[in-house]
Amino acid sequence: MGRKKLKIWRLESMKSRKITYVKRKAGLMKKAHELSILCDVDLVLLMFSPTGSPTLVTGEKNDLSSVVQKLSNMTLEERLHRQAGTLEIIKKMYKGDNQNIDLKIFSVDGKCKIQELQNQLEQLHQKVYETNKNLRLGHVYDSCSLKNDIKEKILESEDEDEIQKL
Amino acid sequence: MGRKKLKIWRLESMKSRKITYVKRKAGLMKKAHELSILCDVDLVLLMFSPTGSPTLVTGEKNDLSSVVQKLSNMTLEERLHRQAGTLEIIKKMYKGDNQNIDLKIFSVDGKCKIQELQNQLEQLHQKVYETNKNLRLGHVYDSCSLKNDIKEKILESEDEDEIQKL
DNA sequence: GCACCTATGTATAATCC
DNA sequence: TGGATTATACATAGGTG
Repeated sequence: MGRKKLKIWRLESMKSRKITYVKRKAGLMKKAHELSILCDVDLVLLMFSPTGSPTLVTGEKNDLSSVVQKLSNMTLEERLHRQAGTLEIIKKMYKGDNQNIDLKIFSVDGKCKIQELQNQLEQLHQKVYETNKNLRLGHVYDSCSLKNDIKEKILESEDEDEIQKL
Repeated sequence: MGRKKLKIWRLESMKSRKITYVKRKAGLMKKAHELSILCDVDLVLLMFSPTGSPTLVTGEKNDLSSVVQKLSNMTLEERLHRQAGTLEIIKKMYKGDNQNIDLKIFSVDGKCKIQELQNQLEQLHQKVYETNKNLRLGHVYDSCSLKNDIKEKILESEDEDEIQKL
């Protein structure tokens, strides 16, 4: 998107990196947030600006602690331990995109082993569902404006060279 | 994007959530990955599918030795594994503790009523604003979750030096 | 640096297969 | 069911003040 297509590779100047970071970070935050709501899932996005300022975005269901805790409970290490990717795999993932992608990708996308977690999530989903239902019944619920409100605050609370407290 | 504009709110059917999740997750992962490369920054994206399957994406700085990267990752892993209070742990792990880091979790309780939610956001925003000037972190990660159909191929490339342990 | 603008490149909701 | 296609909505690179 944009006047020109960018090669996905470290931008040379720090200035460019900063500018791009601010723009893309906003978009990424927005999308992460949308995904968590649309699909009703837990999500955590943590990133550091070129100058080191951290930014954290979490879904509305659970905070970072909870999500991390969940991951821990899944014996993450065991499953991640053996997974790794190469350039080839990345290219496949990006489909026909021959850009200069030279990062390794490695994933953790498996099914939850722990039954306990499954149940826990199931309960959470149910809980949220019921709550949302009530919210809707009590109307006053305007998904759009609500969303914009949230987004606005998110975008508003960052940028510059400031650090974000999450 | 798409034929129609979607309201950003929990999709009613599980089927829709699953489909949307798969699509958007891919896009989110790609963008998170690109951001980490373009701006040469560290980032972590963790999400759970509607059924509970976890996906982790982290960026990795090419210039750093794989050893350092692994150490970082391992450190992160260890840290995340044992604590779930706040970002206190994570922040320490990232770049010295001599930094005046004070991360807080930014989350919205989906169970709140709209007004409460907005108030909560207001307060959070205020806190963010007030604390926004003391953080200074940096690091890089990289990884992506891949489709299951490619997963096996990943496992086969285990012998490469870019394997990362989390 | 920051906010805004707009030409373009992307992501993705529906749909089709 | 899951992948591929298409029409659109969105995100954003480069430029301006």
